[in-house]
Amino acid sequence: MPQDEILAPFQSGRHNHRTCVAAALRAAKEICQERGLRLTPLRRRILEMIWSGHEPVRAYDLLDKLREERAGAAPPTVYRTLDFLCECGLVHRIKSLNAYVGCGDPRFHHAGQFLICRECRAVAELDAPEITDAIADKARQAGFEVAGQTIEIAGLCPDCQGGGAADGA
Amino acid sequence: MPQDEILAPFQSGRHNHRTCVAAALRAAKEICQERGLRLTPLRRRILEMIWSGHEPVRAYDLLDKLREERAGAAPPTVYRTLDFLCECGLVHRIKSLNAYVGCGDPRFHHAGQFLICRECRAVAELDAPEITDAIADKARQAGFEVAGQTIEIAGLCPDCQGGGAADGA
DNA sequence: TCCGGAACGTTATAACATAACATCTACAGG
DNA sequence: CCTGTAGATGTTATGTTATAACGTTCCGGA
Repeated sequence: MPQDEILAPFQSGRHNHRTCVAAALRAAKEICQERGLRLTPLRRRILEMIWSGHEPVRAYDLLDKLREERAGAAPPTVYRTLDFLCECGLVHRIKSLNAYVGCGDPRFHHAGQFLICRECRAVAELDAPEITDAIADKARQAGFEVAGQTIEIAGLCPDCQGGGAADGA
Repeated sequence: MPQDEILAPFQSGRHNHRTCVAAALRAAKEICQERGLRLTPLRRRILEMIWSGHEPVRAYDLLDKLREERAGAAPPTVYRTLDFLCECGLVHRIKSLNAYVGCGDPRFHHAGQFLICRECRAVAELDAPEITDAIADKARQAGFEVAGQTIEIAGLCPDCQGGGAADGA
């Protein structure tokens, strides 16, 4: 099936997650090398924390975790690092949640299109031309020049459908 | 013109704005009557403030204005009123800006799709089936059950294109 | 009249984010 | 090896957005 525009699908609960983290760190290292950016221990560590799951992580949660390792760490440390990672494309910000997720395909610049599960908070990332095009089309009709999209779809991921879907948060 | 899915187009600088405000208040009154909800003076006033322009208004700006009339007004007053207005569909929240705009067509439930000018901050509201469908389609491919959309497109409105477009808001 | 619920007031604090400036560190050029 | 410097990080303070929790008022129906 032609789903190459699903950059990061929903993961089954049993996938080998260490692989995800390792791949993300490897990609980060390569991208920074190519672009002459510095993947410092702090940046690496924050990226690793973000990739510790496939759900969005909030800045102050990262701060709490970071403080276990660096007592006295303050918000700017986290926000600066997040800014860096977002600018590199290694991480995306989910505005509707004030939270951050690892990018499924950091090598290509792409519009952020996200499916966000209300139940388990898992996130899948899309880059579907159909959506982008439909938007571009309507924008043109309104005489609007598009510069950036925020597309965040809330709902239920495959694992959380059907069943009573009990767990809250 | 086949643009009925543009619920609230960009307004020229010279449109008769009193008409917009009056129409919004009239619609609000009707909707509340129909549904047995109370359009209190506070709610009416906040709605009026939101409609004072076609750009998103932030909660604390509303609070400041409100305090000119009700000294000592506090955040919950504003947020409660905004919640009410959003639930009625009279107002939409623009998540990417943490701000609120009047709904162009409060009688119908619709997905929120917004074009937001980075320059003058004007907002146009869409409800384009093409976009909704494209999203539904891709979501289905990913096995995702859609419950709500956040679609916020940033860019330049017709009035702000072309020129040097200097102002950095 | 009195009860109940919705609206609003009030106090306090939680959650999210950045400004401004100090210090450290790696590293290129002398 | 030294040193200047730019980028990274530390530190302090504060700005911005939002809600919890509880008290008071007001209005309509029994």
